[in-house]
Amino acid sequence: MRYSQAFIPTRKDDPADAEMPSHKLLIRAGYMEQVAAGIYTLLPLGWKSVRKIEEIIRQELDRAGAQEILMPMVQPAELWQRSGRWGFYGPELLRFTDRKSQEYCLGPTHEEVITDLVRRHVRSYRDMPLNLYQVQGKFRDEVRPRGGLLRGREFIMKDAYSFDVDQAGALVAYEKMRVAYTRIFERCGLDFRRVEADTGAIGGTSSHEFQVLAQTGEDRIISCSTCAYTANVEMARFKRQTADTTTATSAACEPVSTPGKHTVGEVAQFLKVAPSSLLKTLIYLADNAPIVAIVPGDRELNEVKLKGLLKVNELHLATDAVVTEVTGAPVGFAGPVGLDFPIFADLGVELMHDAVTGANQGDTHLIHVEPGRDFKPMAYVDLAMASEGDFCPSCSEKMVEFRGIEVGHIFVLGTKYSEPMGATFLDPDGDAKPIVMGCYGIGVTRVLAAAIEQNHDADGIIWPSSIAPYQVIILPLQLKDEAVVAAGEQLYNTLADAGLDVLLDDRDLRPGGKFKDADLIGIPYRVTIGSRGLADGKVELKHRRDAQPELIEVNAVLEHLQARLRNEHS
RNA sequence: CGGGGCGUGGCGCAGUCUGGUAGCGCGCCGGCUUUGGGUGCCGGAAGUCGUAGGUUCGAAUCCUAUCGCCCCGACCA
Repeated sequence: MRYSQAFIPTRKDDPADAEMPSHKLLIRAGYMEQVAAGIYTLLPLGWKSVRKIEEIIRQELDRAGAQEILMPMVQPAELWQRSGRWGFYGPELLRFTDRKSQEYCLGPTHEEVITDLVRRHVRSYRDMPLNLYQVQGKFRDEVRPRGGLLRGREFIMKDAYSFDVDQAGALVAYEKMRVAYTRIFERCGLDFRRVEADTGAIGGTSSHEFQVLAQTGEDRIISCSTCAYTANVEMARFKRQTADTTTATSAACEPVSTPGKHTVGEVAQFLKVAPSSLLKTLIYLADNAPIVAIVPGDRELNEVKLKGLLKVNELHLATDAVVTEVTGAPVGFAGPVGLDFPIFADLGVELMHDAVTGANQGDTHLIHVEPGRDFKPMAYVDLAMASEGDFCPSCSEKMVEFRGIEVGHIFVLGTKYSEPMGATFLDPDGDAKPIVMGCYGIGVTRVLAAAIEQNHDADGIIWPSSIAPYQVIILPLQLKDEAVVAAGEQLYNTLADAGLDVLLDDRDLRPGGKFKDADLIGIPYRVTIGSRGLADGKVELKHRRDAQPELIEVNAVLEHLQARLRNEHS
């Protein structure tokens, strides 16, 4: 491509309504343009990169035995009513009616359509395993779109669905996708981790996320510094340490006055005890029924864990009024002793002795509290939020924390959709059984943004070569120098003929402008042709990350480039 | 949905408090100049001040309503 003919509207200033680096750079560098909140047009550079990502995905999924299809974006309400999600999915599902007043929605995901397809054609155990995928636009009416492509309303997603005769088969399919995903993100040149994840509303038995590491990521990831254990903080387990006070007290629990001391910090300081010897008592409404959750005073409660444990649809912290009603005391003085509601205590609570907690009475706490003696939880369960420095649940070494951007998520779904939608098959004994499904997503446009979050500097984007819109940009600096122009043209043809994606900056611009644009749009390799060097038959080759260019023979550029590109992949 | 902020030539902003008929930088067009990191100078085109209504002799500016966008939170594959 000749730059003079390319549509690459770069800007000098950051756009006013972008905050995240990828959002700013995608717009500044002319990759995309906003159309509405969370809705963007991909310009030639952006679309070219997206297609490269898609192509890597297609190659790896095909290699893993999956087959590509294309489902519609518009889906009839009927399918969603049959799966039960029409009533459940909420306002994120954009619904509308056609001229005949039939109800439809824009597909945020395609379990319904594909299950309906498969139930009609997959009738025998002989038809499986089967894995179908598509790369397609999705629409989710996000509560709050943000960060450009990181959380858009309309976005491109690859979604794959596997169909197997039993759980064991589904796990084989899952494993194949795990391998394929690893290859995909490696080929995209990304630094990522596969993490244990919450299955959330989708449900299922296994779930892993693929997280691109970036400081700007929304997700927190806890990872063992020694072994392979890595999990989203929503799920992360950790090994409890024995509490400081390891010996039980024989003293009966006893109320003490703690006027105006509401928080763990205030009470601990006032009574001169460590926060870790307090019982943090929280009142939640689980599907509108009050329950009591307890974690050690130095811990945060992990609501995702609690919600998963209770298997409820709605879970939220009780309002002050409800707390007062349940405990008979103002907020800040709740404790489990004497409370007649279901109590769930964190595993760490079981190790605590001689603890301090609220007395369910204003301005009063209890000391000498013994879990198990003074109150009996329904269960000791994993409720606490893990954090950096905690010990690994599998090898006991210290764990560290990262931030990540979720670019892929793989699930074993089980029969959640096949059962209600009647997707069954006949096994060898002639018995009808529900198909066991898995689903596997990759946020394609999110990968684009995540790659930038991970790879940029003050001057612009720094693409991994495999997903860059162009692998190399040629800058002939002096257009008045015929030798420079001719060398540029010749090199352009040579590189293009060798199958490289080349951009030739043939614009009549001063060198500064060309350098700035080249850095901004982030093409990984740059060949600079200047009058002075060319007099000696030399041009400059520089990777976007290199501090200094390498001076090489004009005729050797292709060879050098190919060598460097090859090295990236090893 | 709660809280906060912003809508003024293509882009980034000032002007709004204290009403008097719109300005700066970048970009764009023409000319000269310059030519290895966004050159300098001269000239020029371009704005229903988000929209609607109201107050006023007069509204970008004050009042009311409304739409849009961004950020924080809640929520979320």
